Parts: sequence; C-alpha cells; structure tokens
Amino acid sequence: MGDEKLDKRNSILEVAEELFSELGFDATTTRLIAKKADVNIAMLNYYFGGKEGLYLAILEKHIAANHSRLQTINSDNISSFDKLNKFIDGYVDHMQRSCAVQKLMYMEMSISIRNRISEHIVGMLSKNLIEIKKIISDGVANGSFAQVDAEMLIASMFGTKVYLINASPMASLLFKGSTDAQELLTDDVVQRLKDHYKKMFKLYLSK
Amino acid sequence: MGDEKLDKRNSILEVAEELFSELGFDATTTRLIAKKADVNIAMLNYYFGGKEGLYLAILEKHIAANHSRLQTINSDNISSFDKLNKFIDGYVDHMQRSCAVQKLMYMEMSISIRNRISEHIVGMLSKNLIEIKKIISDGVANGSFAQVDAEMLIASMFGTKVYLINASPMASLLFKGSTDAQELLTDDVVQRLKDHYKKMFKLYLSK
DNA sequence: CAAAATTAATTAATCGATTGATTAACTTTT
DNA sequence: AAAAGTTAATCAATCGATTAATTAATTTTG
Repeated sequence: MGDEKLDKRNSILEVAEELFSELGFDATTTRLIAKKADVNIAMLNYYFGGKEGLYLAILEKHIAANHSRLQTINSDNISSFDKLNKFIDGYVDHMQRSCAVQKLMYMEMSISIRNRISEHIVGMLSKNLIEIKKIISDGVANGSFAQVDAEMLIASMFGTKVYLINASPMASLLFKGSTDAQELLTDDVVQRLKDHYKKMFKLYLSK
Repeated sequence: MGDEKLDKRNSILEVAEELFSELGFDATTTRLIAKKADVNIAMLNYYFGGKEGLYLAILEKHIAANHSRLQTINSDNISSFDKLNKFIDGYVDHMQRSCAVQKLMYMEMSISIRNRISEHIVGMLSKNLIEIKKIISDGVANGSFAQVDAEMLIASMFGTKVYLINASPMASLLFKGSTDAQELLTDDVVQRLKDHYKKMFKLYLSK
C-alpha cells in the first residue's frame, strides 16, 4: 500500500468538504467528519489544529489548485470578446469541477462572526472579480465594448452561478420541476450556462 | 401604554430576524436573542415553541405581509413587456424592504438537514418563480418575446439579487471597493438594479 | 361590585445532550 | 529510542429546552 498517513489526511479533507458544503460550517460536527472519514476525532485536531483549521485547509487546497488557472487569460493578445469567452469557458468548467467548495464558500462568507474565514474567502474570490472587471474596463477603454453598468453585469454573472449552486432547491425547481437533490450541474446545464453567459455579455457589451 | 405583551413577542421576532440574517440559524443562540430582546429565554419557547418555531414564525410573518403583493400583476391587460417592468419594480422594492428575511431564507434553504424549513422557504419563493415564468412563457406564446433560454434568464434575475444580498462582502467590494458592512442597497443601487433588470429582459426578449 | 378561581405571562434555576478540544497512554514508523 | 501517528476517555463550555415557582391579567362566582 502507499502512504496511508496521507490517505487519512486526505480522507478527512474530502469528507469535510462534502459535509461543510451540505450542512454548513456550524451544523457539521467534528464527530460526524471523523465518523464518515473512519478516523479518530483527535486526528482532525492533530492534522489541522481544529475545526476552523480544517475549514481553512480546504480553502487553501482550493487556492493552490487554481492558482495558475487565472493568470494566463489577460496576457493573450486577443480581442476583448475573445478574452471574455475564454474566461467564461474556464470559469464555468472550474465551477462544475469544484462546486462543493464554491457552495461552502458562499454559504459562510456573509456570516459576520467568521471574520478570519470571511477574509480568506473574499480574498480568493476577489481575484476572479478583479480579472473580469479588468477585461471589461479594458474593452470599454479600447472601444470594443459599449459603456454599461459593469458592476451590475458582473453581479449578474456571479449571481447566476451562486443561484445555481447555493440556491439549488430553487434552481432544481426551475430546471427540473422538482426539488430533489439530484445533480443539477449536468453537462447539458453547463453548456446552457456557457451559452447564456456569452449571449449576456454580447448583448450588453455590443456597440 | 399599549399592549406590552405583544411588544415582547414582536421584540423577539425583530431581534431574531436581525440575528438570523446576520449569523445564520445555527450560530444564532436562543440566549443571544433573549438577551438582545431583553427577554427571558423561556419566553422564546413560550411564544414560539422553540428556536425552529421562532424561525418559522418569521417566515410566516413574511408570507402574510406579502401574500397580496403578488396576485395583481398578471391579471392586468397590458403588454408582456409592461408586465415585466411592473414585476421588476415591485420585486426590487420588496427586496429592499425585506432584505434581512430574504438573506436568511437563502442562507438556510440549501442546508440538507433543515427539511421543514427548506420546504417552507422553497414554497414561498416558488411563487415569484412561477409568476415570472408565466409572464415570459405567455409573452413568447403571443409573439411579444423572442424565444430564449428562459430558465437561465430567470436564474440570472434571481441570482443577481442573491449575489447583492447574500454575497454582500463581494458585492460591497464590487460596488464600493471595500468590504465594510455598511448598507449596500442604497436608493442609488436599487435604481441601478431596476434599470439593469429592465435592460436585461429587453435585450434578451426583444425580437 | 368584590372576592375567588382560573388563565396567561414571566422569572430564575437547571436539565440532559452535544459541542470542539485535549489529555495521557499506546502503537507504529524512522 | 526518538518521532510521528493513533486511540479511548474525558474536559469544560455551551447548546436548546424545561422545570417549578411567582406575578399579572382575566374570568367566574357569590
């Protein structure tokens, strides 16, 4: 067998990510995590220093996994619309891949008492925000885009994602007519979302 | 003095609504509610049967307050676009008025263990969803609207709201450049949101 | 109308359960 | 044997809820 130490650590991370995104931070107990991960409760504190440390470790893992994903788009020498479309494809794919983490982030972000957690989350997500803001403002500056309420447009973009992921009972009702928890982000819905985003930006930003 | 009995009950409701929307259901303790409302903890159980009962009472109050608000629009004999604009104005005004309740609803909706609460919330919010879905499908049927991905369009509408209210640290960063908790939904932002919504539907639905 | 009886409102104290975390002992690895 | 990994048992704190007792308000009765 391979490294079984890391197996346990990773098992905790995986189980915790799933439970946090399902139940939220408070309702997820360390005992439940330990039980589902088939691990002693103390291991959780041994590896991560505590419940909040585990939560932050999940965020850090997610940061590390997507650190390089972002930088590459804005450097390319392509049109502003192409940048936008490229950003959308990458963003939606990434959203489908890591929707559990994204759900958990938006769940806890707004809770006032979680200052440290909230800072981490906002810091992570703001990178996406800054990047797309730059694409749009550059496009407006070089005359490719029409002048729009860029903030509202961006709010609609991120908001659509948040609605699909975090308000999934409503989104399921909208897309499938039922509220069962069955996977909503099918390949079909993902493709529709990409098309929707591209159409949205095209409609708003075309001169 | 007037009815001081109702004062206490209402005080609990008001304080609880504020705390639930700030801290979420789990992190809001009955002790904190009682302390802030200057009321004995037992009163909370006396009037509402418990923490969950109090939460549901807040929802019920909100349902009652907005029961009549909805029915009137679709009956009018006006164009589909006018219906849409009328809906938007009413919806955004309502959103500004009761943003605390809306925040708390979307916070707890997706938590799997809150079956009863989740049902209540989805039931409430689905009325808005059904109504706007009807406006759009009617408009498409009578030729006023172009054929679009109506589900995604609706997801963007509600999603924009959810982003502004529930992801307020991000929205504050977007609209004000800082994450302080100061009121985001100013009259200015509300007006921009209305304009944004109207433009969105116009762009998507114009033939 | 006033005394008595009943109900409603309110309080302080405390219940059992659960929480996150820690300890000390034990086992495995290096 | 030193270090890292792992376990069962347990800690203090806090949770939501309830209890028994007390006061206030209302209704019934004489």
